[in-house]
Amino acid sequence: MTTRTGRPPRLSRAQILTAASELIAQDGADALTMRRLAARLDVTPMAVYHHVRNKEELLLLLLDEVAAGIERPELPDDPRERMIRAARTMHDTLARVPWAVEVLTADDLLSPAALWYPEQIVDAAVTCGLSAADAVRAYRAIWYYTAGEILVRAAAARRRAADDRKTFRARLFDSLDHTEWPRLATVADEWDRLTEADTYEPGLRALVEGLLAGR
Amino acid sequence: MTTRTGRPPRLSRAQILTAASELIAQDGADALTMRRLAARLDVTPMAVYHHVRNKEELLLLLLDEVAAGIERPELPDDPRERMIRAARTMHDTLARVPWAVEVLTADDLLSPAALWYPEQIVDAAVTCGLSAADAVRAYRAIWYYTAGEILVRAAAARRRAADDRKTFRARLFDSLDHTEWPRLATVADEWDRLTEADTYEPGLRALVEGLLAGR
DNA sequence: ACCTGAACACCGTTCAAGT
DNA sequence: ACCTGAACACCGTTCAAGT
Repeated sequence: MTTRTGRPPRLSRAQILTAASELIAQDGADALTMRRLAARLDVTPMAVYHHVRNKEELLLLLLDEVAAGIERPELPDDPRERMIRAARTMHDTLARVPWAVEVLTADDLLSPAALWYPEQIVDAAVTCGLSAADAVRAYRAIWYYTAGEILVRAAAARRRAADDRKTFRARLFDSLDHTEWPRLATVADEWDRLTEADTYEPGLRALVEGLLAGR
Repeated sequence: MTTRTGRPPRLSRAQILTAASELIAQDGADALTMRRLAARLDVTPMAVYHHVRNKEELLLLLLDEVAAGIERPELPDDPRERMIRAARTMHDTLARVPWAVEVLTADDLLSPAALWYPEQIVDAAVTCGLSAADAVRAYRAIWYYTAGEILVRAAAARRRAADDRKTFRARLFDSLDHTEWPRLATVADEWDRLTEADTYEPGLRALVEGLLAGR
C-alpha cells in the first residue's frame, strides 16, 4: 500500500483538456494559449505545466480526444460507395474540428483510432481493383482534397467573421478587367454563391471516379 | 516644384519587402517577425511601421510580389490538357512559396495578377462542355486538391526538419494492430516511400477526368 | 518626413522556492 | 507531489519625442 504524500491535486489532466476544448470551441484555436487556459482554470500558468509537458503535448492530447470520438458508420457493401462514404465521414468529422486539421495537416495519418478512415478507403480501393500502391496514392489524393477543403473553408469562415476580406474580393471582382479575364467576368456575380455552397461530395465523387477509371 | 522637407529616408518599402522575402526564404515563414525584420534592416521595429501599416499589410504586399512574378506558359490547345497544365503551373508556382498558400488559404482567388489561373481553368472547363457554374465548381475542387497538397507537403517538410514526428509515425506503424487494420499493415512498409513521392499530377488527372466525365 | 525609445499587453517556458 | 512567483526571451503595436 503506497502512501501518497504531498498536497492533494487541485488540477487534473482531464480538467485541463476540458477547459482547453471549451476555449477552442468558444473562441477558436488561436484563443488557446497556456496563459488563458490557466486563467480559466484559476491557476498559475505553470500549474498547467505540471500536468502537461508543453503546448504541443496538449494539442496532441486534444487530437487524441477527437480521434477517440470518431464515428464508424456502417459502410455500403459496394466498394466504390464505401470509399466515398468513408471519405465523407472523415471529412464531416474533421470539419467540425478544423483546428485539428491545422494541427496535423502534415500527418495524413492521425492517431491510432483514426486509422479507421485510411483503412477503409485503402481497402475499398483495392477491392475496386487498384494495386496496393495505387490504393495508397488514391487515399492520399482524397486526403489532399479533403484537407484542402476543410482548411480553405475554415479560413474563409474566419475571414467572414473578421470581415476584412469580403470587401477585398468584391473590390477584386469590381475592378475585373472584362477583356483580360472574360470568363471570370461572366461568373463574377455567381462566385460568392457558388463558393459558399457545400460541394465537397460532388468533387469527391469526381475524384473517386477518376481514380477508379476503367475498373 | 514641391520642396521635400524632413530627413531623407533610410528605408524604403522595396528594401523591407526584399529583406522580408530573404527572411522567409532562409528560415521559413515563422521567422518573419516585425522585430527580426527590423533587426535585419538595422533599424528600430517601429521604423518598419512607417512604411507598412502592419504585419498583415506586409504579408499582402509579399503576396503581390509572388503574384506579379507568376508564370504564364503557353498552354495546349486541347481544353482538357489546358486545364491540367494551368493547374499544374499554379501548383508548381505556389509550391515554391508554401507560406503564401498558408497566408491566403482562404481566398481561392489571389491578387489580380494570379487570376490568370482560374481564368484559364474555368475557360477550359467551359470549352470542355461544363456549364459556367460547374466550371467554377470544378475550379474549386482543383483548388482544394492543390492547396491541400501544398499545405500537407509543406507541413510534412517542416516535420521532417524538426524530426519530431518521424518517430511518431514509425511508432504508430510498428504498433499497428494487424488484425484491426489489415490493409494498412500490408502497406506499412511502403507508406513512407509512397508518401514522399510526388503524385500531384496523377491525382490531378484523375480529378479532372472525373470532373469532365461524359464530355 | 522619417526615425528612435520607452512602454503596453501579450506569448511560451525555465527555474527556484514554498507547502 | 503539487503549485506559486519571479523572471527570461520573445511577440505586435501605440504613443510621444527627437531631428
